[in-house]
Amino acid sequence: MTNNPEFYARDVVTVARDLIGCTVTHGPTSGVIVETEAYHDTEPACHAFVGLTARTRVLFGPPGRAYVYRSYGIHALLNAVAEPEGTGAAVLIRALEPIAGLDLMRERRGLERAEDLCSGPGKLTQALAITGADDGLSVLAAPFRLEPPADPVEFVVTPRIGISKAIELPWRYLVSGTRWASVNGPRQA
DNA sequence: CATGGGATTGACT
DNA sequence: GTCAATCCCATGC
Repeated sequence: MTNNPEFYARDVVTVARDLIGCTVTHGPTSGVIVETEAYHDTEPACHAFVGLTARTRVLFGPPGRAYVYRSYGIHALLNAVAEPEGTGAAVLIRALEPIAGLDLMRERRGLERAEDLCSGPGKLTQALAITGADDGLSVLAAPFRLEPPADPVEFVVTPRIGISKAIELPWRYLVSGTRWASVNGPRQA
């Protein structure tokens, strides 16, 4: 399951699908994953497309680690590294339904509405206090924890959003009808 | 060594 | 709907 490296060693698109509905925890805050995207070194939207560099070494490393990078110089984005070591692939966690530490999230975000706390990849890292310091850490051990859903979760598939290359690939997953997903880009279903 | 471009967000017109 | 903020890193001279 999600606490076994083998879970992450599989095909990255499958991992992205199976992470839907899982609970991710970082310190005292946690939420249910409602939106993910897969990235793989064989397609140009993936950072690992350029090959092994200082920036991408975590992506090519062992599965089950966190790949955290800074976007637009402002926001940290959280990924779970997938596929065997040597393949550069990861699942971007794009949105959560917050379930624990809501008041701490509100304090960190400077907002009150629960729907605004984790409804975007840059928002959830701020709410869970995930930074570049978490880059390369295992998601199987503290301060991280990942747990599978109690019951199967219905989801839909769409193209990825916010990118300019390989925009045709249907590698974005989200919980059907969720109100917790990021609101940018194409409609949910 | 200089430069350009983001897997985004929030404030403003 | 439009746009600035802000910085790391990959690329090219």
